[in-house]
Amino acid sequence: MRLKLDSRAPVYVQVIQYFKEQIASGTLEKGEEIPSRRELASQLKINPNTVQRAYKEMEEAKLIYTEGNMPSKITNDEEVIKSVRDQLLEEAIQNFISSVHTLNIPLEELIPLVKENYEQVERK
Amino acid sequence: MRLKLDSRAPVYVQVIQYFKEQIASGTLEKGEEIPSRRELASQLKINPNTVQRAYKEMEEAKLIYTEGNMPSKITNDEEVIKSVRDQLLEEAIQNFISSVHTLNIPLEELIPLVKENYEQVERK
DNA sequence: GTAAGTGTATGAGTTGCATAATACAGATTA
DNA sequence: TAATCTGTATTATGCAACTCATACACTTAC
Repeated sequence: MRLKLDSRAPVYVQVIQYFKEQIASGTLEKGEEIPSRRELASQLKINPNTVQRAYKEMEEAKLIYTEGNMPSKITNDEEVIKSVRDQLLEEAIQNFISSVHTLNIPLEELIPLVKENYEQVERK
Repeated sequence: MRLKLDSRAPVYVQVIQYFKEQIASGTLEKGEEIPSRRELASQLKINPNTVQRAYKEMEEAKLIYTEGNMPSKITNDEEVIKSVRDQLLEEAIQNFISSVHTLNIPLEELIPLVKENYEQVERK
């Protein structure tokens, strides 16, 4: 559970984002059990209700499900998982294109920069 | 002055971001006069103090300067302008690469997506 | 059956942001 | 010269989002 809490965004949003990424990348597999509210809160040194808020939203979005008094689990619905991945990818590209377009960076300059930076991340 | 205030970020931060983009893209040229605090506040229907906060930070960052009792102007320092552009570009790329890397999207898939979306934005 | 673990619900506190109301100095304009 | 623009500064207030404290119901394990 590697989650840095540093952004300006609300903690519960960061928690949701983290799980979305883990689900989309397959790091968290379908049906897999996730930490209980109190457990995760303890790990992150935040309030259990903050985790609860994140989990509640994820449950409403069908990302996780809860049976009885057991820790929640990742959804088994492959459609949901796929759509999370698609959504995150779409979002990343939209943000990126919109930013560089505002800056008037031509495509010819962009591609090499993307390749360069991607490979740089790969290496480490 | 096209500025949509819809993000979750504080208004004064959005104002700063907007001016950075305008400066970096060259839409606002060096030495160019910008709206007075009260004028911009009126246009955006926000409080003059909120604009003042944004302008003050921009002035401290040397993005704008103020002489006497005249509306502030965009910096004439090309170095500053270049570094704003570099900073925004760097930021965009870092965010993007970091996002897609988390999702395990291979570079071969990425490039076509970038091209496709870039050209799509171009066309409209 | 008691303790410790689940999820859940409610209401109170904190805090950052935006607003508001003024005030003052200096320059320009009518 | 008086009105009206500039920028700047201070203090108070409102407010909404976020976080926290606490309590309750249920299940499982010892």
